[in-house]
Amino acid sequence: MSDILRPAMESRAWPFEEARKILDRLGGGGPTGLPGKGHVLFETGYGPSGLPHIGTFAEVARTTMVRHAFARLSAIPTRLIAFSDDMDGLRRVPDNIPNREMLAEHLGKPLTAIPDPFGTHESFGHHNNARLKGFLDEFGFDYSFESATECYRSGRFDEALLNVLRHYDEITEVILPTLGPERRATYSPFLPVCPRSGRVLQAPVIARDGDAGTITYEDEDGGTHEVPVTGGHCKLQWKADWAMRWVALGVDYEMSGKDLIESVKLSGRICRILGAKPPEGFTYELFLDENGEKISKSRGNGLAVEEWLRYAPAQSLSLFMYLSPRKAKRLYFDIIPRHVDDYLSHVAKFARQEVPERLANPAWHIHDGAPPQEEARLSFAILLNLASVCNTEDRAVLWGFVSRYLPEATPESAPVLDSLVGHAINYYRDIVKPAKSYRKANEMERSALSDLAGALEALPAGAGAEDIQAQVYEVGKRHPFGDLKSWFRALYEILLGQTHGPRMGSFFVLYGLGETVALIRRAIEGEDLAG
RNA sequence: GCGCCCGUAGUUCAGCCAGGUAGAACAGCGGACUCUUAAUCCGCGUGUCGUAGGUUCGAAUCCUACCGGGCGUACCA
Repeated sequence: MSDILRPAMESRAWPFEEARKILDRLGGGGPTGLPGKGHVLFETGYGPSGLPHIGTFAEVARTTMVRHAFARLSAIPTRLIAFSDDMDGLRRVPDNIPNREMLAEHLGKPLTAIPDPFGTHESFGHHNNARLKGFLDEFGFDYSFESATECYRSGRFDEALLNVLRHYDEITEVILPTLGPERRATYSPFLPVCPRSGRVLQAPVIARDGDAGTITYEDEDGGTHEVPVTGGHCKLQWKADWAMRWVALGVDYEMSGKDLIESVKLSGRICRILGAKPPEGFTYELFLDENGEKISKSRGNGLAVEEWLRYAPAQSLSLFMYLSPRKAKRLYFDIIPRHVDDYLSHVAKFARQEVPERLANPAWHIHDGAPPQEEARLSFAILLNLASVCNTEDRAVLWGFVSRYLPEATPESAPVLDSLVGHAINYYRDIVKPAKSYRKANEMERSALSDLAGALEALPAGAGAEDIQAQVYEVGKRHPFGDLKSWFRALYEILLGQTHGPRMGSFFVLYGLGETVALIRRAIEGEDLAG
C-alpha cells in the first residue's frame, strides 16, 4: 500500500479528493484518527416513494468509489449503510401497482404497517426493501441494509430521540423560518404514530416532558394524547430525522443530489445542535434527458437502468456515473455505445499506465483498482454495426463473423466480448430490426433469385463460402442487372430489408444453405419476410 | 431576487482547478482493396472556445459584467 499512498494523497480524481475530506475530518479523533465506533461510516438513503432507479444506482456506485479510494488512504475499516425510510407515511398511491384501492385505505400509515399489494412480503415496506436489496445485489455492491422501522422500534434511536426532545426549541427555531404559514402552525420535529389509526400524524404538539421522554399532541378530534418519543411511537419529520440518524448511527459521509442542498444545510445545523459534527457531504448534479430537461420518475423521461443494461454492460453505466458527477449530464439512449467503447479503452489503457495515471483512470474506480485483463479488441460500435449488417438474432451467427475477424477468440475465452455480442443482438432486435424495410422482387429479380436458389441447391453439402460467393456472382452475371453492384443491392433489399449487408458467401454459410434457399423461395413467392 | 450547473467542430463531448501553438468520437467528403459489401486501410477540420471588458509577455483556461439554456429556492421525502 505504501507505493500507492503518496499518489493517492495527490490524486485529483474526485473520489480521492472526497476520501481526503474524510481523512481531514478524522484528524482530531485521537492519535490514530480512529473514530470511537471503530470504523468510518458511509450512508446512502432511499425514499419510500418507489422502486430502485438509476439515481439509486448512481448514489451507491459513487459512494462506493469514494469508499474504495478511502481504503487506499487509511487502514481504518469502512462500512456502507443502505438506509430505507420505510417508516415514512404513505403519501399517495403509486401508479403501476396492484390493489391500489387497498393501498388507498392505508394512506398515512408507515410503509411497514401496510399490507403488501403484491402479496409477497410482510408489508409494502418490506416488499420495497426486498426490491432495493435485490437491485443492489445484482451489481454486487457491498453494503449493510438498515430499516428505519427497525431502528425506531428496537430502541436504537432512543437516545438520539431524547436528545432531540431536549433541544426541541432550538431545532424548531431552525426549521420554522423555512416553512410556509400553514405548515408553521402545526410544525413539530416529532410526528406521533396514532395508536388508534396507526397513521403518522402531523399534529400540533401542545406539551412535552423531557424527563419522561414524552410529547402530548392534539388529534383531529380535539382529543389529547401523550406518547413516548422513543420506541417507534413517534417518527421524526424529514430534516430532523436525517440529522438524528447521522448522530445515532455516526455517519461520516453521505452524498446527495443538489435538490437537497437546503435540506443538507438545515439537517447539518440540527446535527450540530445535537452535539455532533455533520457528515462530509458531496452534492451531485441531476440527470437531464435528451432535451436537457430534468429526469423525473413521474414523467418517465430519461432512461431506466434496465434499458441501459439491456444494451450494455453495467461497467459502462458505472463509467457514466464516475464522469463529472457535479455536472448536469444528459442521460439517454444514444450515449450508451459511446460509454461502452470509452470504458473498453480505459480498461485497455490501464495495463500500460503507471500508478498515478491509473488512479486517474475511471477503470480503476469502477473495479476498485483491479480492472479485468481481457481486452475486447473489437469496439462496441463495430459490433452494433455487425449485428445490423448480419441480420441475425443468433449469437452463434454473430460469433461466426467475429471469429473471422479474431480467429482465436471464442465465447469461452473472451467473456467480455461475448457479453458485448449479447448486448449487440438485443440492440439489433429492438432498434435495427423494427426499422427494416423489405421490398418485393420484380419480375427480372424473381427470375434471378430462382436461378440462384437452383444453383445453391446444386452445390455439394459442404460447399465453402468462396464457392457460394462464386455462384452468387455467376448468377448475377447471367441476368440483366447492368452491374453486379445492383444485383447485390437487390439481394440485401429483398432478403435482408436493408441496403447494405455482409459478404453473401460467408453469410449464407453461417445462415445455413438450406435456410438460405428457403428464404429465397419465400421471397420469390412474394411473402413478407419481415417476421 | 438569491444560489448552483451548462454554453468549445455538423452532432455528442474532453480540455479549464496548477494560463503557454485548439482535441476525441461519430457524422460527412475523397481515395484504396478491381468478386459486390464494409465490419478494413489511407487522407481531409481556421471552430468569433456564448458576448464584452480586465489581469498577463501570453487567456478556452484566472477576474468582472452581461446574454442564452437548465435546475433549486412552497409542500413532501
